[in-house]
Amino acid sequence: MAPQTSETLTAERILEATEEVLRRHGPAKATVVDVARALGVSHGSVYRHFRTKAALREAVTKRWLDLTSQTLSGITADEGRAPEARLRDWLTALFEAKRRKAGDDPELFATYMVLTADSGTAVGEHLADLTGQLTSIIEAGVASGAFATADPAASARAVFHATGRFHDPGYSEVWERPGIEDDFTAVVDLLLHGLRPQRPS
Amino acid sequence: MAPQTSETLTAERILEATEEVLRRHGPAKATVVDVARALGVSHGSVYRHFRTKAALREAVTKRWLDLTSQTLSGITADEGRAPEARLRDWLTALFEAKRRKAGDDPELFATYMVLTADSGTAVGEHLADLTGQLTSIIEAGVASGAFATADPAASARAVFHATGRFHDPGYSEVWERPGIEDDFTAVVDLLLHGLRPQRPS
DNA sequence: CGAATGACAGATTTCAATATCTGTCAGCTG
DNA sequence: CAGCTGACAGATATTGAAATCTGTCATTCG
Repeated sequence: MAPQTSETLTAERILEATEEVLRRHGPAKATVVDVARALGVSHGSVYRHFRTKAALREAVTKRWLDLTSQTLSGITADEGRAPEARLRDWLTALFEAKRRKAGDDPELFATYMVLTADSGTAVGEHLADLTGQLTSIIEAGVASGAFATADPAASARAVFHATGRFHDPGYSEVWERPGIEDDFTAVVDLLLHGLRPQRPS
Repeated sequence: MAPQTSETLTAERILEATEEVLRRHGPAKATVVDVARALGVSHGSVYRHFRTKAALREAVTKRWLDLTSQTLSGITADEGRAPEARLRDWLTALFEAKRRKAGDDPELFATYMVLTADSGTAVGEHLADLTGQLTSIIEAGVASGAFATADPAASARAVFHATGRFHDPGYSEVWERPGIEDDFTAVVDLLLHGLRPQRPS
């Protein structure tokens, strides 16, 4: 039952084992002892790499959140494409990524909802990263004349807040409802229209 | 301890007592027996007016939700004013009403969050009522040329969804954060801009 | 000597026995 | 006799004792 490998015990291996234990047991019943058992070591060894259980949970959470950030950063960085198209694709990709995570493995998604709820700084940093990406797309749009705003960062926050229903985990149960695609499109259309200059000169 | 009055037992009196019991005990510990005790009757009498505890809870919830709807309907019905101003005021009033409820009595607000979470149709009807009011304001705007949209009801839903962060109870803890007013204004500005005709002819 | 162990104290969780609650209904009461 | 009561069965919640977990650290191991 204890898949003892002879590799050295690294933070990375502990995170992998933690993820697996969380997947199997859920957030309420996953213990540090379980993680240590999965690795074939004593739980004291785990505490050598992570000062507390909370720190271990936060590290796993950060890892999970970074997956999404990295996917989106591809769109953000693609500076050849028109900012309007990039903004729409970015928001769509965010929605789709979240929806897929929630739909494909609801229990794991619920697990991460619990983890993010009491994660210290990881979620805040994740949100800052995402709004930063949005800001960069909007700035490109302002530079090209596609968008008009006095404060790209504020507009980025507004766009992010306004699309919360389509990426905030708290709404995950509505993501399966019929018509959600239309709702998403309606909001994005309205926001893109709102970002356009008043009268294209 | 039992404030026995000689008035007849009506649904309305039961609802008042229920509200009071909920305020004192919270949603988890408020029982039908408590409500009956507060009224000085047996719990069997309460079941004469409400078939189940769930029905009683839903009736109290509906009562509470209707307060907000009625406040806003005043703005909706004020057809003398410009649709743009009405729309902004309506959204502001919704935000302020929710924020005041949450801020003034956090425990009662938390109680109603629990009640609404497992309310059958009451919440759905409330949301339909609110989006209906929004639709009516937007239709007035389309008629006056202030707004342009092919489908006012769809735009109303989009506006409602996009402002969820400022009225959805799930976000109540962010309503006290500094800067929330600016966030609200930024989103509303963007939406109002988005509703305006592309080129005023 | 650095990494890992396992016993330990205090905090948290589990579990089963006990108490309370929900919803019904036959009978009481004014 | 319309409205209310209170006993009841099954479901749910509370409680406190026992088990487990978290985080530490003196000791062991390679």
